[in-house]
Amino acid sequence: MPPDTARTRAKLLDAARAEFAEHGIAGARVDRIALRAGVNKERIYAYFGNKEQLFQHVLSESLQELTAVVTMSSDDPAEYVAQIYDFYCARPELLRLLLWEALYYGHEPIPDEDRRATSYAVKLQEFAEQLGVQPTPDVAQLLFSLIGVAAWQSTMPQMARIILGTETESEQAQARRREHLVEFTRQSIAAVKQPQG
Amino acid sequence: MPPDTARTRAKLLDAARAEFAEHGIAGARVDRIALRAGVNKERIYAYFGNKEQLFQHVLSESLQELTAVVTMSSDDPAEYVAQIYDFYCARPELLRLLLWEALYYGHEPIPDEDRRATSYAVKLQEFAEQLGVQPTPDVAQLLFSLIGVAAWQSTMPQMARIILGTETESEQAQARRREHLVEFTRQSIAAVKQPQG
DNA sequence: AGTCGATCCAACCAAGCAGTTGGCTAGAGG
DNA sequence: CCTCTAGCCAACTGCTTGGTTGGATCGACT
Repeated sequence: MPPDTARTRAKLLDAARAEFAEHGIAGARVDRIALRAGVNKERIYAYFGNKEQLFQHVLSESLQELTAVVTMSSDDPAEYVAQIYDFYCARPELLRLLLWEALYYGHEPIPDEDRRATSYAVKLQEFAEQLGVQPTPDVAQLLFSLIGVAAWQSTMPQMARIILGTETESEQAQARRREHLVEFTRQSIAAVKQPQG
Repeated sequence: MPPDTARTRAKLLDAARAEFAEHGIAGARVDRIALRAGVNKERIYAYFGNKEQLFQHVLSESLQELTAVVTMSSDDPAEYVAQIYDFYCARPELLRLLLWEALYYGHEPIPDEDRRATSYAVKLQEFAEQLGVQPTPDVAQLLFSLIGVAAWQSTMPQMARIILGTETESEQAQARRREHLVEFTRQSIAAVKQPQG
């Protein structure tokens, strides 16, 4: 295989990620992706088929990265939630991709749903283990809610700015919010851990 | 003013709301909006200027509705959060509009930011009163997080379906999730109510 | 009935868009 | 050195789209 083909693909994927994160599926412009990548537009169709399939490639690549980085390494669930928060603060594009996709597909099944299901199942399993309980629907609800809290600030930056104050991006502000999340998580976990305590 | 002008406007706004909620700003088609409304396309430009301004009209109308419906009527904060949840389950388009806007404007200031700021400030004030505390930044953080939890299921329907099980839309499933939210909220509020308790 | 002003709309326009094509280039195999 | 294949790209295509326009319609007032 001639030299640059892998490199060209990678450049396209990077450019596409930036473009899709910024403008979404409908708003993304194929020409702009090619331009950003410094590659001819036609390569996109040769490698990926069409715009939507390119989006899927970008997304699945990004999801792999996400699941790899955010792990249940520590055995503190609150720390896990804070990790998710950190990750989305550092790489908001990945969350944006997920949100564009969510809005685009709505309630219709998303491509590749199976693989994601197993990935989430694993996370749930780990989460339950950390808590020392079974992975019941209640625990799933809890995990889902906590992911929501962790991601909410990056999901709604304008609302965050308005409610939490103008400077949400300073390191100090993020540290404070992180603290809040840890405390919040500890608090909300208590009920599940000692049911009817 | 001749008879139908107000009615025509209203029909356009309704159609635009549906179209924008479904497809976002970039994905919405002006022709489709006119078609849905049964009105000529040119009226949109006469009444609202252009596509983006039309979106703003739709959004501000929807926000008014939202703030009117979701009130702090009861003096139970958990009930308030559950109300938000109910509202977004019943009218997911409104959340979708907010999300499209959030993605579209990103970190740039949104049009009409001032009015929204005061609206949120009022909600925060009410929330703090319900808790019987001052509206400190901590309370703002809590309110913001709780809004996130309440909205998360409608924000990420695919993730919800995968983690919470296939049927998230049945009345039973929604009632269960509502229960979870109430419990979750009570739990997480405790810390703020009795600080360092 | 006649004029006037505003509302409405079919047809139009130019730009922007996703996707294609036909030919050029360079490296591998003979 | 020649051929063949796969990667590459400038230029093109035809459709879609946001936005416009010129004239038809209609109610109000005289």
